[in-house]
Amino acid sequence: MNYWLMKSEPDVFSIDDLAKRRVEPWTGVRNYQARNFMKEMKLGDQVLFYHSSAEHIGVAGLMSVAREAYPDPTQFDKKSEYFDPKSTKDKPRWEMVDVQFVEKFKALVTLDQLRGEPKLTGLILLQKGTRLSVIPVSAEHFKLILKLSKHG
DNA sequence: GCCAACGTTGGC
DNA sequence: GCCAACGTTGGC
Repeated sequence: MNYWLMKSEPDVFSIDDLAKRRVEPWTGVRNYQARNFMKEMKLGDQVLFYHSSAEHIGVAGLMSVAREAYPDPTQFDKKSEYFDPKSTKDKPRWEMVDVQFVEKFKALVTLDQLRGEPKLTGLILLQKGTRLSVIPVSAEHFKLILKLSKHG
């Protein structure tokens, strides 16, 4: 079992949206490193849902991988903001996974909380200049963040 | 292959 | 809205 964290702007797609949808394809990742991490994801892997660029920033809940990586159809859709003219159906550039709702945390685990936790140094999310929207999380870090979600 | 210009992310 | 820190693009 591997652990991950994925970012989304809640104005675009939030943990509440996922709670309603139950399962959702994670479209629109257009960064090679982030794509490569998604290709490593296995069915059932646990994924922290992070709200970025919002009034309240932090980890909002938990989801799991419901389908392993396959081509992101929005890359072929000229009307989509994620359209990529250099991608072909023979050789798709971009892939995505489907994620499944697991839980919404009772309280957001805020970015300040994460930064204030000495044991979380090394978490890629907290490294300066890291803008990756899909990142791996160690089992220890994952457990600690879950604990924070329950006990503050 | 180099690198300047440009675009994007995301916290503040 | 600002801007630091990246990633990508394209001319050479």
